[in-house]
Amino acid sequence: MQLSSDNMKRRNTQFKSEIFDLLQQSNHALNHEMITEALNLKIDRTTIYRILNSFCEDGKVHKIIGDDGKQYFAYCENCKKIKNKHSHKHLHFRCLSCGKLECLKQRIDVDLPMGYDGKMYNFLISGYCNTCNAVTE
Amino acid sequence: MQLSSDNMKRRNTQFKSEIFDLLQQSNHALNHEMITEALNLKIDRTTIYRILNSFCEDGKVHKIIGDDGKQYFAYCENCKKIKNKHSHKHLHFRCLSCGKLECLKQRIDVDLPMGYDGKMYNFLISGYCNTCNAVTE
DNA sequence: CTTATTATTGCAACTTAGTAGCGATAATAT
DNA sequence: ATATTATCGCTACTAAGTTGCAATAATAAG
Repeated sequence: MQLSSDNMKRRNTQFKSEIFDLLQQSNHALNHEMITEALNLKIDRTTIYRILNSFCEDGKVHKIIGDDGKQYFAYCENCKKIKNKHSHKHLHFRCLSCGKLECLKQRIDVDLPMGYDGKMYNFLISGYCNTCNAVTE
Repeated sequence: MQLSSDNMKRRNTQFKSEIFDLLQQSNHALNHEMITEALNLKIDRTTIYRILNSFCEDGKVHKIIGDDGKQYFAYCENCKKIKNKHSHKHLHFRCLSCGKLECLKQRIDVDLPMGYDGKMYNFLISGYCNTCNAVTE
């Protein structure tokens, strides 16, 4: 039982704070690869995933699945304000050119059919972001 | 150049029609694994992906990335009506219990910030569908 | 109908993402 | 200072999806 179990006490480590700081400073979501590149520490892949997932469990960060199938993680200032835990009922945008995945402000009002119980929300648009779009024109 | 190139002429084959029929008859999206199980033919993984991607290119089917990171493909009657090509600006729902991924009717009005150019849309909620939800209660 | 063209298929090999087990290390509590 | 146990790195694994290439088969041309 390494991963979660709510009664597990978290410990502060260098890697955790480095990763958390990075996410907090970024204005966009990062995947495992981006994190490895950004921090030029030698951290194992598994360690990164474990740390990121623990952040998710603690509600400090949220996970978005990109339309590239990869897991992205975002601190996301906006939704932090709404509640203590993260809310994901807003749009995300992934740029096909620079790869940046960011949280947009637009919230989505969900109206599920009778009997449906929504648990997780993943609203993603991909295309070209304002900076990349400007360059091509 | 096997995959796409718009000037490639499609040929009718057993596998293509079997897969297309299956998608059309299903009221939900299927991934590679589900298709392999449903048709008990011996079709290679690569063949299935190639066929599915060709359907996507031809606009006969659309692709949704599940929050499990897998590619799902749906015929989706609803969006067929709107245009000749598929539109993806509607909600999808994936059941965490039975695994079914279906298109919902609710459309999403997207209002991207200035300078953003949206190309692909992936709106997915996961949770418990009406049938699975009914069972647990 | 026969032949030529080339889309399609299967196979093998590969890449990449993410996970699981386990022993070693190190953060916290006592 | 010591015990507890969360964390880390390593190895190995699974699963998804892709690519190259040779063999097969659907269509077009004669």
